[in-house]
Amino acid sequence: MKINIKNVAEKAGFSTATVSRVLRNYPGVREQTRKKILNTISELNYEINAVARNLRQKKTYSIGIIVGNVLSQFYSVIAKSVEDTANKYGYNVILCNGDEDPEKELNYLRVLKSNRVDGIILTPTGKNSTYIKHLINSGTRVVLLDRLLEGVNCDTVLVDNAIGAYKAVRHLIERGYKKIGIVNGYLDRTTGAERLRGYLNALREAGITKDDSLIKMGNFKKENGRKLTKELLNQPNKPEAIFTANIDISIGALIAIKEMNLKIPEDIGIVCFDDSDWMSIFEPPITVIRQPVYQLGSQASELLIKKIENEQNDLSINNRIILNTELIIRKSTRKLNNSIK
Amino acid sequence: MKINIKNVAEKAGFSTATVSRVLRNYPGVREQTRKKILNTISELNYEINAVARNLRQKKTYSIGIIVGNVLSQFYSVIAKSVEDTANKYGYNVILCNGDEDPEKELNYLRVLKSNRVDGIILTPTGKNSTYIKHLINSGTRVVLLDRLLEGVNCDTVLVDNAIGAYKAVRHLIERGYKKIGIVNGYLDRTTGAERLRGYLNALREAGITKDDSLIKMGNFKKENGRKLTKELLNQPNKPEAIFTANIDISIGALIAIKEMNLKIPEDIGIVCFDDSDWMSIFEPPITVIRQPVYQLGSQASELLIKKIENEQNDLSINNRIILNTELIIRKSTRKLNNSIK
DNA sequence: ATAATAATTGTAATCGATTACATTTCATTC
DNA sequence: GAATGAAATGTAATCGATTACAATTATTAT
Repeated sequence: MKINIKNVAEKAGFSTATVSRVLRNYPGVREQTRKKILNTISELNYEINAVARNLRQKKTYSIGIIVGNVLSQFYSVIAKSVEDTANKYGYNVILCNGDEDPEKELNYLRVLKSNRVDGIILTPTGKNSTYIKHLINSGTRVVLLDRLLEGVNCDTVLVDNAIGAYKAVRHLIERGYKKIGIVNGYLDRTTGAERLRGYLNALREAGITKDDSLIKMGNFKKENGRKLTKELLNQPNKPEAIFTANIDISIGALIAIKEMNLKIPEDIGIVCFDDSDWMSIFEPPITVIRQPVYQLGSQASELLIKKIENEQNDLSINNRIILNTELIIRKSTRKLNNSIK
Repeated sequence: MKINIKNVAEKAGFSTATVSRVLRNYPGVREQTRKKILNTISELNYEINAVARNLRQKKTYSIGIIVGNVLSQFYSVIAKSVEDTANKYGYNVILCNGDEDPEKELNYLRVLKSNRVDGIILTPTGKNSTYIKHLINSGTRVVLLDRLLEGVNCDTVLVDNAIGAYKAVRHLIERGYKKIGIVNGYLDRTTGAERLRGYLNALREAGITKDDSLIKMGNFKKENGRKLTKELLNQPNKPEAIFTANIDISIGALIAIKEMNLKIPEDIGIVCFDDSDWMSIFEPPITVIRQPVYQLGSQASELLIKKIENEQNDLSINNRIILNTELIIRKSTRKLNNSIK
């Protein structure tokens, strides 16, 4: 049989109010009473019903996070860091897999709202701004992660995507590469748009004219990275090096290169956005742009929880945190002798 | 202002009971009434409060999953498959990171219980049997994943760990290896114990006497895999090949081998438990035991949800599902000429 | 010992839904 | 048009906690 606070109160000989005060560690309960009630609680094996508490308190001590793709190493690090941080502050995390699908995202936003989570961390697909605004207006705290959302007023934690991409491509150019391809995600994610911008900036700066046939876009997943890389490297006008825009696309690209029996860096140079252990033990070790993934998640959580707990904060003030990326040079590019410059 | 069912009822001119019937899609509401109420709902932007519903119905439509280590690719696939499956049946997932720490595990079990999840999927550390039994007795459905728990009566979904490990080591033996090391997790996880058993079985069958200095154990994480592999390969009596017992240990081992400047398979042969894209594009491609990870998660979820929804089921009948592993031969071992037999 | 004050404890409303049971409305039959 | 039964709707208790406010008990001052 399920034990509730009333059972405890009766057995201990006090009212539910007093039991509740003991549970919540309120002052103003005689030590002797407290002990007696605590005893009864453990005798009866009583476990508080958080659902009832949540209803009454209008607070759930839980936050939701909707990630783009749980399968991605990127997001599993995010999940870990959000979990760690939330945990530190006594919050639970409800992890949802948006799967890069706006409909799934909307559905989860609704579910989370309905479950009255105290706040939501979201890597937006870019399509549900209206609902997200509604969420924010109706009091749910939201922090955007990894991607910006135009026209939505809320805290955001990002990486310097354009600069990161610029650094990657700049590195290739410095090594003498001129025909540089990019395998990118869609531009409706700001990560896609910004990384393309960085790529173009680097080309422009070097006086290299943009060649649309070297720019490939699809979703941010592995299979797509593989497909687009093959297209790119099979076309007559093929690049000497490629820049791949996220970890999953990068894995796909490396698979494609392997399947095509091409050698890195002899046949094709590559720089990937996002690091991983595997990147460093790969043969050859892959030059990457490293993002501070763990910090992305922890900063977002900290921001969110701060906003949740600080009731009187001014919702119109929105933080935008931009974290720096770093170029890690390894051995996936080579020096070309036509390094004219 | 937050809209509740009473607001809707008043505005629409009906009682909360009727509104609730519409919400729950009950029969016995006039079509005209239903429409009117649905209209009011969307006019007011009403969103049901799941917390209140959960309290009254004593059902949350959510399941908890406690994994060993979210950072591990293994568990991120598990998370994905549990999420997919739960989603299919209309359940939400609360993901918790047990971090291979019994205390964290116990804490999360308590939190999940307190939040009245309908069921829990757990990869047990092996230390909280008492509480888990209590959970089961008090009506929470539990399914164990990946690891067995002695003395606890509940559904379990596993992989044929001993056979898998046997196949791995057997493969090494067939190629002529005789000094075979193992980098394993702790034996209190049954995965650790079973994989060791498989290793020993293969040795015994081949008439190779066990050498304790070739058996290394620690936790199931990457850093440990790296450390133990170094120990193993630095000792005077070092193995010609190693078997690594899970994906994270394997990554650690590969890092160690790289750092020690050893060549696979010339200097050291290796077979890893658990596959990954990276394993196949690694140089050389790594021979692995592949587990059906996605199915592990989906089968566990199916079992759990079936148990949740089928109230009158006999709790004393417990399913144990054992999935098969598969040896994928790639190029991380070689034929030794001293293949005496 | 009594009044005044402080410290404990209790009563009952509340959070927002669901649902057993009661009541009203409608349709059908004679 | 009344009686009957079916269909639709409403009333109020309930889930299990929290908490404002009231009531009681203990302590201190006079």
